[in-house]
Amino acid sequence: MTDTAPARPRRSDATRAAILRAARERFAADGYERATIRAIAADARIDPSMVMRYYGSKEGLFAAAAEFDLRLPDLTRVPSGQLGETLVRHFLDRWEGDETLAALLRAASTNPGAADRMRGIFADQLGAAVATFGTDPETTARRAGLVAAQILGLALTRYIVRLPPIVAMPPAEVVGWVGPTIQRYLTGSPD
Amino acid sequence: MTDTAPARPRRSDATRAAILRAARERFAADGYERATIRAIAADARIDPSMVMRYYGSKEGLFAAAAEFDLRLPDLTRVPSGQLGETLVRHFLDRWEGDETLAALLRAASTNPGAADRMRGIFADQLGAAVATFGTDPETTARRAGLVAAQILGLALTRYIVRLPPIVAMPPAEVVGWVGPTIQRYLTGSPD
DNA sequence: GTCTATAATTCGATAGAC
DNA sequence: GTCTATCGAATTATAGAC
Repeated sequence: MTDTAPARPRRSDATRAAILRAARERFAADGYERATIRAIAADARIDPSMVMRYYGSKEGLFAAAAEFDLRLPDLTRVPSGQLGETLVRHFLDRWEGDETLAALLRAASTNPGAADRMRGIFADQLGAAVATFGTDPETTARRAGLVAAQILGLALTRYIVRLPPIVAMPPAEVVGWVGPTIQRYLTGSPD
Repeated sequence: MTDTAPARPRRSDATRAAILRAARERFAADGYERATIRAIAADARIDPSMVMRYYGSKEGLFAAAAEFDLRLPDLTRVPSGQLGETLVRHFLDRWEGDETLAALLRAASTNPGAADRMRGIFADQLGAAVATFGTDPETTARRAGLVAAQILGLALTRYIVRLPPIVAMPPAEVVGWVGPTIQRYLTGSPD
């Protein structure tokens, strides 16, 4: 009887993982168009044709490399006055600990598939988290969108465009300035 | 005696202007890498080699097409309580009335020269405007950086990534939500 | 000033040997 | 599973005729 549910890791798994790691680095550093399959394969120390074999196309490789979970905390367990502070700190950690988000943001400006993925992450994952304490769906979506706008702008200026005063700010100060903004988008009202 | 300061517009001026207009459109829609000289030339109804002749290279063309003046109002003449509201409204108008900013933002994610230009615009022009009522230079730069982060995040989600709840918001509501944020970044203090 | 022709690369993707 | 060899297409940029 042959294995129908093979627990044995295939030999190719290590290669696949190396490809994904190299792909995230290149996409994060160069964006979608300038990150070439050849360069990614060279980083992973394998042949370019292996990338095609495993992921079918450059689009397929990006789709696999750009999977991402924001790992948002359960907001119902956060004191309601500390929602903004908590979220900003979490996003800073998440952004600096995993280059996938940078790859996604760099690629999203020019690649429609990447923009789709970005919309999905911030609409679905962030939207769901905000909905846990929200009222009507329309307001919830708007609050999540405003939070996304501020967080993505912070990420763009800190990690992509690298605006000097934003890059220079220590994390605690970022939290001090941006935290209240997020807090108001989540629990406040306009004007 | 020959003209030393020729007031006569050269014949090629119309061609140059057409190229720049087409270049801004293409760079705004496709980003730096995907916008090709051939496509830009086709839009402008001229030969691709003319682009090279007039602007030397693709980089040179982008540099010429991405010149931009934020046209910020004199902030000393704005009532101090309406600074945020005024700036958000101004940025929305500026963004929707000229596609150069969208071209710049799309390109800045992958092209170092475009990122440089973006840093220049938001550090120099916005920084100078904020400095008109600021105190010490370090604080002024930080305030300008925070404003840039929120404004660029709004632009990214509204015009590039097109996050549905942000796209759906009427301008007045954007001003209502984001205006107070800008106001606090300009005149408030962290937490 | 405008265009034709083409050089010189580079890329994604495929075919097939081993 | 891995690699060699290569195709076909697209790009920026140049040389030079008219």
